[in-house]
Amino acid sequence: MPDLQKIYDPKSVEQPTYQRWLKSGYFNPDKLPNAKKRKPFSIAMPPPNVTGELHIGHSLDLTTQDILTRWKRMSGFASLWLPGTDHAGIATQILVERTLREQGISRYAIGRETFLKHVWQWKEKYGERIVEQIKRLGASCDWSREHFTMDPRLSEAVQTAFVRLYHDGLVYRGERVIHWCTDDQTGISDLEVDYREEAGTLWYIRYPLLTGNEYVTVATTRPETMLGDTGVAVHPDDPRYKKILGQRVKLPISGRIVPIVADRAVDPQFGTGAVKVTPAHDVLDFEIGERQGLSKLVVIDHHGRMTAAAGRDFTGMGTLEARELVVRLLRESGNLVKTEDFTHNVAYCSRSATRIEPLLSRQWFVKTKPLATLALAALRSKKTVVVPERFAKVLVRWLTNIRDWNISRQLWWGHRLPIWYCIACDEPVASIKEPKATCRRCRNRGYRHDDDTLDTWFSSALWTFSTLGWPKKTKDLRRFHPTAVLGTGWDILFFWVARMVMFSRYFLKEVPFKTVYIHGLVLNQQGQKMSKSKGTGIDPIPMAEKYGTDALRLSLVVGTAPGLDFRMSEQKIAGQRNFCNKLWNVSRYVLTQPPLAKGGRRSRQAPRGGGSRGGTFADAWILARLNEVTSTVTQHLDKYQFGLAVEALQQFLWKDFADWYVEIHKVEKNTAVLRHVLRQCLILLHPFAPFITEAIWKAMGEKRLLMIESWPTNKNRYQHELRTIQGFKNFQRLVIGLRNLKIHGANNQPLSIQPTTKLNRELLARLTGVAFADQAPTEADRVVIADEQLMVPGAVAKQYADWRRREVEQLNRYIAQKEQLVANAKAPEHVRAQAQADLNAARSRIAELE
RNA sequence: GGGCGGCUAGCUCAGUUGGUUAGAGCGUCACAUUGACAUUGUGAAGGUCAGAGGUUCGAGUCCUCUGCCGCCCACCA
Repeated sequence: MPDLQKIYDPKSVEQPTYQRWLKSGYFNPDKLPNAKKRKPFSIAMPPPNVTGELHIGHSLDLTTQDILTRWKRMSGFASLWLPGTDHAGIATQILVERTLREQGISRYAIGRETFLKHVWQWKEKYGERIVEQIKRLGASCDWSREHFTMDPRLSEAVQTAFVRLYHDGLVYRGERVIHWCTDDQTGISDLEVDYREEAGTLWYIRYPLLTGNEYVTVATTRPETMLGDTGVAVHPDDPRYKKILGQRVKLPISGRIVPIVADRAVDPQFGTGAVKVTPAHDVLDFEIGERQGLSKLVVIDHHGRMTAAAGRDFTGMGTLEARELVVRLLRESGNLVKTEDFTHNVAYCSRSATRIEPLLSRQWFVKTKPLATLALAALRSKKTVVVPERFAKVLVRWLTNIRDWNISRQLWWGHRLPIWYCIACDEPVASIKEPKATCRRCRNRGYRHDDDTLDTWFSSALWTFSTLGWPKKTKDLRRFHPTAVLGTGWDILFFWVARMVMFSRYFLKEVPFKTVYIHGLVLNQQGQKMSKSKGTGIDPIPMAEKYGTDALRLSLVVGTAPGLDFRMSEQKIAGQRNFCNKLWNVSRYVLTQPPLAKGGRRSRQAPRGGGSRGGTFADAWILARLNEVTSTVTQHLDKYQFGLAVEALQQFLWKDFADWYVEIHKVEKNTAVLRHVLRQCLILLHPFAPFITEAIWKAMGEKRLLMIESWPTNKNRYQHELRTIQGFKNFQRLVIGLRNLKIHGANNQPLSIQPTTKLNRELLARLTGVAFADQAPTEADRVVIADEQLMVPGAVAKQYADWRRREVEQLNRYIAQKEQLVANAKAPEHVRAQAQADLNAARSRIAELE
């Protein structure tokens, strides 16, 4: 028997165990026993940022996916969990840029090539770290299939996808107002913008009509943009403005003359019902300008400074400075009518937290409507099922109202757009490699590569199939796509999940995953999303070191439900550490039991617990419960109810097995059953707590790895087993009753009683601390516990009766309730029958008490 | 403006199709203990399931409304 330490020490177990798994090759589905006969089950790991650090959210992601992967592997599937990392364009570039800046290096000074070298160095340096951390969590993914979104093969997939979309007319270049981040110097998509409610000012400005002495008054939160106004818009049906429609105004300050136009986008209720239109610096204004044929005047540049077009007095000014000057000039000229306090939503870059500058810009867009239609069909036909279901509605709504996706980024780190422009005439050509042919428009040769890179989510959207070899028709792609499950948090539903469905349906004509399992987010004790920058997070790695990885994993699963956020605390992890220790020690007990008698059956075979084969009642009970739990756990896993699955297992292992069965085993030894139950517990628990279970498994002398042991299916022995479980409850009632008799009847003093029927005195004495005698104690009184009549000292009986009075009251209430149900003619027969049975039981118990 | 989620024991949370006396962990109280385990055991206390109404023989669970807390989407010049 191997020596197990008194306390479970995860440190000495985890690393060697992971190495054993790696060495076995079983993370690779091709190397599993009977690999060819297995049906595929695959999960694509959401790739973490290559230079990032593992946070608690990753841990949750990884834990749930590892549970599924391991469970399916044990259930006989060719289980593939494909890992990888993401180049995370903007996030990584900002990070590296910031570090360089601290050394006084600007990326512009060193140039694109050199900067990228720095980023690659960074990637080499830190890329390994996150992978190590993933391994640390016990993730059973196939590292031979690991990918990085900027691997040459994946880059090829990205370019292929782009070129195809281009030729199909689903990618286009357009000039429009986009969200521009002046700090990161790039355009970003709608999803990368955060809105914050802020107190601001609404300025009312008078624009004089060109003819006559009249004015039209407009309201704005950004007066400086009036330098770029090229029109004033009113609602076509607004009676106030009917007569000035088509007239022109002369803008104060710039003196430019612009038309008054009618557009339905104007809300007559807001402000004065007349809007200044700045098509180059506002999304809505741009749309009005397009419809009404207004010119576009760029007055703010990429750095948030006023351009020459803003006027000589303003050139080079920051927008806020320009605003002050504009307001002052308006006030001086008497054109500032009034100001109002005003709260509105201000757009910020979600990365750099700088204010977004809406800017007219030429960018590449994905035409999303046709793709969204494909995705919607997949969701509606349940080709992809969303768990929990309500998130499907969220996706459907987003896809229904989808807008074109700005995919070009003015970043250096990322997939460069496979777009080439003719040097002579600027005609764009989509091509992975530099085109050799002459320009189709001007017949000249020579191209320049587009400087921009793609939104990082563009490559992520291909992840489930690019990692399997697409665009090549590989064996892996055929076998493992569509993947079985995608597991992720609801926070990247739009960024990633929706786009994966769109692209997969478009390029492969199939869904990327059959199920998407959405877990909640991990919150801190204040109920906020854990955030490293705010220092409110729980760092998983130190927790795993302190309490063990299994404890961390379990704590991320226990007490959670699909899609619901939950709070995390160190205390919770400590609680799961205690459970691991319990498992460890109960195993120690099992291992100290002498080996089976010669000729006895091997523990590998499921022993029969029934009485006729020599098994005790307790054996039959624990085996029945084991079967019940096996089925419960499997059912919960089928529904992604990880929390319920673990809860059922832990209750069984700790309460039923350790507290009851093991204690009974100390008196009535049936080590075959003991070992069998532990063995099966290890199997069932392995997907959740892989390290400790594998270690104990080995200590039990098993030769094969637990990770490929077969997942048990329970045999239908239900009726028989339910009766056994029910019967055992009676025994438990007797034990608990005797314990209470001793504590509350005899003040925990030594107590000797005389049973009137035959009982297993040794066992009961051991479990309850009550001594049994053949003679009745002096001045004995009769007490009935669980149908057993016991002679106890009169004083004890009295005190016990007093103590139990509460219980009588409770029972009376219960009985009344059951009587009502029994008398209820409309209740179904089986419900009434059950109620009758409960009633009878309660009546007999109350008879005991009184 | 539109939508979603939460409100269950002091705290953190489960509770799958309506039907055992609504559960767990932590915490609390009392007690125990040198042989698997104090990262323990035993026993106990603690809940009008946010509120109101409805459907039903029966509601934590289904419907309507209200209140608080959190989130998402849209963006208002």
